[in-house]
Amino acid sequence: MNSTRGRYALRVLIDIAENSNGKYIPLNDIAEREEISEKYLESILVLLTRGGLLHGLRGKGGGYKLTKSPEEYTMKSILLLTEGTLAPVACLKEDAEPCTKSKECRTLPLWQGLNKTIGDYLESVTLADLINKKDI
Amino acid sequence: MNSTRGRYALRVLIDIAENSNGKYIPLNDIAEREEISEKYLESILVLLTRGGLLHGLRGKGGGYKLTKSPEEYTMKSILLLTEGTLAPVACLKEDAEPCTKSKECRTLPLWQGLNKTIGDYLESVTLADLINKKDI
DNA sequence: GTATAACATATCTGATAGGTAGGTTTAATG
DNA sequence: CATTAAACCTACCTATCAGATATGTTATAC
Repeated sequence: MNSTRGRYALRVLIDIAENSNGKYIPLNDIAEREEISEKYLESILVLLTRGGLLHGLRGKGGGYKLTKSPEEYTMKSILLLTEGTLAPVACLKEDAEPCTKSKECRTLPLWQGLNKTIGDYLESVTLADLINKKDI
Repeated sequence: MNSTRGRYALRVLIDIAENSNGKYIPLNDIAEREEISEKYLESILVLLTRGGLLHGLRGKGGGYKLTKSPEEYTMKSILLLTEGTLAPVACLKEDAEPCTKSKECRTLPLWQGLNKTIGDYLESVTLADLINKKDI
C-alpha cells in the first residue's frame, strides 16, 4: 500500500504543472491549495528536488518548478523516488541482498510477475495523462 | 509492499498441498519445514481457517488440510484474506468511506487502473500454477 | 539590509508488523 | 477414563516507521 508521500508527490507535481507558467511556485501556495501541512510537504519536495524532478530556487520570488515537460514524468519515476521502492516483496527491492533460496522458491515467479505487471503499468502513465484526464 | 503474513500463507498452502495426501498436517510439521516460528505461524493459520481456505482438526492426529483443490485457490483470494486488502491506496480499500473529492480527483484514475491491474493479475494465478512451476 | 523562501536538522507520537507466552478445548488412543 | 496431541484463544511485548512538528540556517530579490 502506497503511503501519503507518493500520493502527495503526485498531487504536488500536478499542482505545479497546472499553476506555474514558467514561474517558480512557493511551497506555501501549494500547501494551501492541496491542504497539506507546510512542513510535511517540505520533506516531500526535498526528495523531488534531490531526485531532479523539481528545481528549487531560494529567496524572494523563489519556489519550485518542473525540470521537464509533464509527458516526461512517468508515474514509475515519481513513485520510485518517493516510496523508495515499488517492489511487492522485500526480496525484489533494488538493494536487496540476493536470496539463497531463489532457485527453489515456489513463490518467486509470482512476485516477479507481479513486480513486472506493476512496473509496466506505472511506466505507461505520465503526468500529462493525469492532467489531461486521459483514460488510463 | 506485502508483509510476511501473505508470503508465509502462500508457502504454507503450497506446503500442505504437496505434503498432504488427504491427511491432516499438524502445524509444527509445517513450521519446521518452512522454518517459521510455530506461534507466529499459528496466527496466520487462524486467518486461513476462519476464511475457509483451510480446515483444522483438533486433537491427536489433527492438523490442517485444504478445503478445495489447488486450482481453485487464486492468489487474490489468499492475499486478500491475509493482507486485509490489496488496494494500492487507502481510498480504494473495500471498507473505505467514500471520498468527497473523488469527482475532481486527478490521481484517482491512476490508482483505479493500478488496482485493477494488480487484481486481474493475482486473480489469474492459482496455487496449482505455483506448484507446477507454470510460467506466470 | 530586510523580507522571503528554500534548505537542514532534530525530535515527537501513534500505529502496526512481527513475534512471544501461557492457558483452554477438542479428539484419538491405550 | 486418563493421557497425549493438537488446534484454538487471549494477552502482551518490542522495534520500526509513517506522519508530522519545531527551530533554525542559507540564499536571493528588491
